[in-house]
Amino acid sequence: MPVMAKRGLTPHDEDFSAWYNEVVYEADLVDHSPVRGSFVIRPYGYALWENIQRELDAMFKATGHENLYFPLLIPVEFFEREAQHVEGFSPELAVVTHAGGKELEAPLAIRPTSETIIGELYAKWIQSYRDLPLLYNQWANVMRWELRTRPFLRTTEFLWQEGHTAHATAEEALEETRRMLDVYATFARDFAAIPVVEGEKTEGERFAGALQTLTIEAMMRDGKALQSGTSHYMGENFARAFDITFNDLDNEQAYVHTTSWGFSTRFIGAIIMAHGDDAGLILPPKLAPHQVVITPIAKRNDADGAERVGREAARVADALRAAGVRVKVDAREGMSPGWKFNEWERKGVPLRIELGPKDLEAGTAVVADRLSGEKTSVALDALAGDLPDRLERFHERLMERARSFRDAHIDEAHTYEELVEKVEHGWVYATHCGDPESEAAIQEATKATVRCIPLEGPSAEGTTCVHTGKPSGYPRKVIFAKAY
RNA sequence: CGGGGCGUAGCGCAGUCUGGUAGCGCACCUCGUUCGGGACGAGGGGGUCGGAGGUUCGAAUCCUCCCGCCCCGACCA
Repeated sequence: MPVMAKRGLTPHDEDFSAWYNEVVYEADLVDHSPVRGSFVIRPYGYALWENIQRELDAMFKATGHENLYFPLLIPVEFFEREAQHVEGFSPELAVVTHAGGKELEAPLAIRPTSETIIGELYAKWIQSYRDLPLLYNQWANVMRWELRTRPFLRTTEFLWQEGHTAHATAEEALEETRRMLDVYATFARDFAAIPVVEGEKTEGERFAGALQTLTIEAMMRDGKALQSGTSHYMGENFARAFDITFNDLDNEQAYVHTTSWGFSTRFIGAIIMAHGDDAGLILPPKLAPHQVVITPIAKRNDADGAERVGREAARVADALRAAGVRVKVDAREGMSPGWKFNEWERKGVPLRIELGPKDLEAGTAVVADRLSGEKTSVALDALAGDLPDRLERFHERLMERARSFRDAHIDEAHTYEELVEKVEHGWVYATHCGDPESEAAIQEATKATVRCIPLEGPSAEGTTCVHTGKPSGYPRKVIFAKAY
């Protein structure tokens, strides 16, 4: 094998996971940390997360939620109070047993999620129906000791937000659960250009301690599914475990109904795998750290020319900023324009402006589109007016591309054989009886699981389970798919 | 924890079989020429060869033990 310089990425249809890893590192999103399974999120990746945070946070505030912060350490004993919860999380708890140079009397878990400690405090804060609903959210890091990790998709420590609400009635809590799922779905579509499917998890896939788990599932470009956000209705489970009670209108003691909902840095993985191509990332404009990068082009030995180009680039950048565009001027010296073009393509910048002597002469700039690869000449004076529209259309095109890809990779199976065959290529609607053992058997045989019972989709009425032949366990056909 | 592979410069690797001055590409630094799709020349810096022990005149290379990482299987936002 000849030694070759590192150019280009592994094609995504040749080896998708190699492609994913290369994109993540080549775009400077993450780096390895010295501790296995945890990753450093580098500035470009973190800027993406900050944009996600900002938009989601605004949506939470708009739906009446307030932010607060709970501590990282939780007494291990708290997890034991809710039977399902402890069973679900014990295997992945990291526990602090020593501190201050000696063994702790009671070990402390590093939070994998905060239902328990929040429940403990909610019990104290909630006395009356007047205290309800309690609508809180926190942005935090959590830790789950995973065996196999991948950047963003599964890391031992990750960043997320977890909303925790308490309500007087089941109806209200269920409404909240659904409302926040819709917030996630809307965010995914309107900001990330990812056409997610909303649905409910089957019993086996439900959050530990929840009565209902709702999910948004996104399709990756290898046809697999990625659970991209979840919203849970806990019923009275945590209220009973932590004694969260209130006096209702009739002065009767009642347990609150709680919900929780979470959205994590995993979603960055969804963006990468839903939109990226063989040249690297393609970022949705509304979340991209730089929506537009201007590359000035000039001969170095022509100081005057360089200065003119530089001045014009700065002027254009100012005009774009005034028009609300996130723009960066790449004025680095010692790199050829071609090098910069490739770099910003790899990093998924939606639109690139090339500005050189020829353009100045013509009073134009070249606008290059990351999605289509097309270059268009645009009058300098028209840029500030034109680019916001272009970014908007970029978003629409990205969404449309993702939607048609998804639709082309969803099929329906009427027999088990069909399911086995079709689930190799994408998502498959099929009738399922709901029996967890059957679900496990199908997973064993195909690696595919029930991703969700979609809130909208083909009715299962009058059909029978493709696996057991029993009547459908759900009103609609479920979606089977391999998942991350 | 089972099966497979790998640890040599920041990254990617050769050298190990057959012991004899530690190399190559990229990246980095300096200078010059370049600049509209990954520029070129010249010069330069950078290494406890994963660790410990052993064999030997001499170990990246042979032997023993240890450590770490990656891939494949059982858990997961």
